[in-house]
Amino acid sequence: MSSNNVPMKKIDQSTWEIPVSFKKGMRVPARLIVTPALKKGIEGGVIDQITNVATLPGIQKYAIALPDAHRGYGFPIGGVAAMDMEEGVISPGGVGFDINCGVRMLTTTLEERDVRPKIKELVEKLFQRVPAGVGVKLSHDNFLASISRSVFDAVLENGAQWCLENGYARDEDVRRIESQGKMLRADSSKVSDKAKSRGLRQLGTLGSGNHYLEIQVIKPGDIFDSEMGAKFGLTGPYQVTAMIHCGSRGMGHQVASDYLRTCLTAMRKYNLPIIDQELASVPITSREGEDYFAAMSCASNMAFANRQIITHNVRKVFSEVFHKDEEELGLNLIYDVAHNIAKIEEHNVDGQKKKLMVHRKGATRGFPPHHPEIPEEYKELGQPIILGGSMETSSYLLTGTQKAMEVSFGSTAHGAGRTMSRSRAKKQIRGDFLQRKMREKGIYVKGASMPGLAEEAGFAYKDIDEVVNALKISGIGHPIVRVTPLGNVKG
DNA sequence: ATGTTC
Repeated sequence: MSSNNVPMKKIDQSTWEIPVSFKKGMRVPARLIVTPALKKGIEGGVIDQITNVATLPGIQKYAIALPDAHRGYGFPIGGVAAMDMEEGVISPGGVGFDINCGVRMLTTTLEERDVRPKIKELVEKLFQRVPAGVGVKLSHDNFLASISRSVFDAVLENGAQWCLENGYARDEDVRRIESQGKMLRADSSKVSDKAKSRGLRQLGTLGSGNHYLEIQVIKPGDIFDSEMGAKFGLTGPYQVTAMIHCGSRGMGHQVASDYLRTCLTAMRKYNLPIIDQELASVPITSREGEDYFAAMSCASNMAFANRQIITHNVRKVFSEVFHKDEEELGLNLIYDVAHNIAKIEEHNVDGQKKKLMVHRKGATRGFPPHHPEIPEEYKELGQPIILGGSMETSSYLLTGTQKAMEVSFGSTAHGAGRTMSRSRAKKQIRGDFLQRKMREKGIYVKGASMPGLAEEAGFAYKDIDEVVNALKISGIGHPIVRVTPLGNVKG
């Protein structure tokens, strides 16, 4: 199916709606939030998937595809679905395999002229200190490689707060992580031994695919709201920033695999129709639903801790390379967002406040100013939203809006979104050629694998500026700054 | 995304 011949009603200049009459079983309409240019690029698979999502029990208002949407496992990546807590279902496919994949952004006191001459040394040292690549584990000489299973259970239940108690975080870091880096319903007894075994030696590792650690610069003209930017510690053009993008590694992947199977079996018991096996889901209030949420929360906490430990090591490497104290270099956390997660939140539905299970898959929470879940220092600003772009283009910091609360359950895009499969990208460019081309352009990239690098070429992604344009037009994100890569450690 | 086909 192509998206061209799908009946869509234009709701406003950036919103199109597919009615419930489109597919048997749809309980709510599906909505696309896109610009005309992005709408043309939406794959038919996204339409199939988002209208499948609209059939799930308990879904509220509409199933949403964001401007970076592309085909995923069951649900599209760049999708939001909010379910009623009593009548609704929870779906592992609505979270994704990489549970709590997310991104965080740090400011520095350095400028481009300080970093350019040392970018090679910096990237090479970061590559040594932050293990990257498929299946990568910590080496045995790393203290964290030797933690016991019971300590790991504490990490799973306490997330980034474990990091704070154990010397891997500054006080303010934890405040500036979604959910303070700790999902409260995490219960490590709901995580299989196999999942724990896979995660035990992966705390502080980057992983592979589109995961990266990037050193960036603000180019002149790329600060869109300097007053708000200043409050996030953005001082002006040429300032250097850093981003860390990764998730819960093999541990989250195993939790997702375990519970997809559990849910599929349980669906027969609960007499739930199976429209697509990849959409396996169970009642939120069922034992299986509660267990999945508890295990997903553990994987989320592992990912928060993972990004925190990487941050700790990034600060150390910067200090060594620039021969300055960490504090002098700033390296302050702006914020850490989760973009593959399900959360219990309160939203307005038909004028009533309701608790919902909000699935965000390849979607970022973006709460407005004064929302109770925003750190005190950002109350007037709204929640920071971080959009990681491709390694060849740029990334963005935005803030959450009241409009997003009204139209997308306080959600917005998560990045550029792929336009082509990994295999297709690999056929079009070689990793070594891309690496050389990028270094000539002034982006010092170092990847764990050359084919892996080729899969992440800029042309394999949508135009992030256009994605941000869609967020601006629809009002579900307020742009603060664009950052351009200087160096990148690629998983 | 992922010990990339348990």
